[in-house]
Amino acid sequence: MPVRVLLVDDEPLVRAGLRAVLEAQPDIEVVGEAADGAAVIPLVRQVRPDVVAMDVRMPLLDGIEATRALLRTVADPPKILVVTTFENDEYVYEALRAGADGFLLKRARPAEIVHAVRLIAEGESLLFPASVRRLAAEYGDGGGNRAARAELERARLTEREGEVLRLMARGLSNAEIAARLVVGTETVKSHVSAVLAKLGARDRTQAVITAYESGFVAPG
Amino acid sequence: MPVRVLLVDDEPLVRAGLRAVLEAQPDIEVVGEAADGAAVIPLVRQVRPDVVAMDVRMPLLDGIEATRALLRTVADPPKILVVTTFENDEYVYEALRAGADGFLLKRARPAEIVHAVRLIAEGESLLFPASVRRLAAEYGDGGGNRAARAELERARLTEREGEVLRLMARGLSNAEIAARLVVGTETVKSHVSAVLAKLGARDRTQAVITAYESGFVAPG
DNA sequence: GATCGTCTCCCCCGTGCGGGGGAGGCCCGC
DNA sequence: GCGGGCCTCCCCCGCACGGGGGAGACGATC
Repeated sequence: MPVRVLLVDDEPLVRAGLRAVLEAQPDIEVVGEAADGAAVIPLVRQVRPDVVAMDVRMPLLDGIEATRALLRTVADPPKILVVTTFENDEYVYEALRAGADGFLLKRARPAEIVHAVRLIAEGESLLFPASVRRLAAEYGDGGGNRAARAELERARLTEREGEVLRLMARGLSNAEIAARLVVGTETVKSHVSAVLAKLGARDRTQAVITAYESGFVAPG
Repeated sequence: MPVRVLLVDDEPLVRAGLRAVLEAQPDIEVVGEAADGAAVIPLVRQVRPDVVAMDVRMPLLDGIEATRALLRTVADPPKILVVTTFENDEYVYEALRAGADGFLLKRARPAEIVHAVRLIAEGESLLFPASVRRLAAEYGDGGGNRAARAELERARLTEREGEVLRLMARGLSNAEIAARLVVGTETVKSHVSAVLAKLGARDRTQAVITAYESGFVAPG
C-alpha cells in the first residue's frame, strides 16, 4: 500500500515539481492537489491522504491556519509536512507548533523530499539529520531557532550510531563492525536497530541508501 | 584477512596517494612499494601480495614487461591491476594481453580504485561497468579499442540484472522486486546472485554501495 | 537523590538472504 | 543443427539479520 500524499501549494509549478518527484517513487502516490489552505479540509475528507505536503505562505488560508484547522476538525488527520521556500521562515516554527509533523525546504534535493514524506508517513515526526544540520549551519550559532535545534536533537543520530552507520555504508557486517569498534555483536545490533528506527529504514540496505541520499556519506 | 597490495609506480606521489586511498579501507593492506618494474619480482617473492597495482610507464622495466616477467617467473603470481594516467594508452592493452587482470585510470575516484582492488583480489578479471563505460564513451564509437569493449562486455550487467540492481538501490526486497518485475522471487534471487558475483559484492548492501560509488545510480 | 540518555550486553525467535546445485525455453550466431 | 547467453523457476541449506523484550553502568542534568 503506497503512501497517499496531498499537495497544497498556491504555485502550480511547485505542485508539478513535487508530483514529479514523488510519483517517481514506487511506494508514493499523489492523490490530490489544492491551491490554498481553504480547499484543504474538504479535500482531505474526500481523498483521505496519509500525508499533506503543505506550503506555509498561501492566499486565503495559510499553512499554519490550515494545519490548525485540519487537526481541529478532521478525525484521524493526516500527517502534515510543511514546505517552505525560506529557511528562516518564522511561519515554519509556527506551523510546527500548530501541530505539523515536520518541515522541508523547497530547494531540498528530491531524495530528501521523498525521504521526508516516507518518514512522516511512518509516524516519525523527525526531519533528516543532514538537512536539518545544513539548515542549522545556515543559521549559524548565534541565532535563536530553538525549534530547529530541537528538531536536530530529536533527529540526530548519536555519535556511536553515526559511526555504525558510516561502517554500514562501507559494506561491513555486524560482526565486522563489532570487531572494528571492539564491542560485542549484540551491541552493534542495538546500534543498528536504533539507526534503522531513526532513519525509518527497514533494513541496513535502506539505511545505507538514506546515508548516501542525504549526503551523510558521499560517493567517491 | 585483508587484501595485501603491492604498489609499483615511479612517482612517489602516486604511491602515496594510492596508499592513502587503500589503507583507508579496513580490508586492504599495503604491504610494499616499488619504484620500477625491475624491483617488483624480488619484492613479490618477499612480501607475497594478493594484488600488484602496477604503473605501465616506468623506467628500467615498464609495466608490460614486468607483468610478463612476473607471470613467467613467479609461482602462484599475484593478481595484476594496471594503473595508468592516459586513458588511450596502447600500453594498457599490451599489459592486459600480457596477462594483467584489469586496468584503472589514475584519475579514477578513490572508491573506484578500492573497488577495483577488491574485485581483482577476488579473482574477478573485470573492471567495473561504469568506469569502463565512461572509458568507452571517451573513445567514441569509431575507435578500435576492442580490448576495452571486450572488457566492457565481460563486466557488464545484463539488462535484467541492471534493472534488479536499480531496484535494489531503491531499497526494495527480493519479494518487492519480484512483484515489480512480475516474476517469481526465485528468479529475482538468481539475478541478485548474478549481480553480486559480477560486482564482487558479498551482500545486497555492498552491491548498492558499489552502485552509488560507481555512478550506476546517483544520489538525489 | 532521581531522572534521563547513551553505551554496553543478553535472551528468544522468525525469516529474508545468499550459496550451491539444477533445469527448461528462448533467441541469436556460428 | 548446435552451442551459448539470457531469463525463468525449482530444490536444499545455513546463517546473518532484524524485532521484541530486558538490564546494568556511567555521566549529565535537574
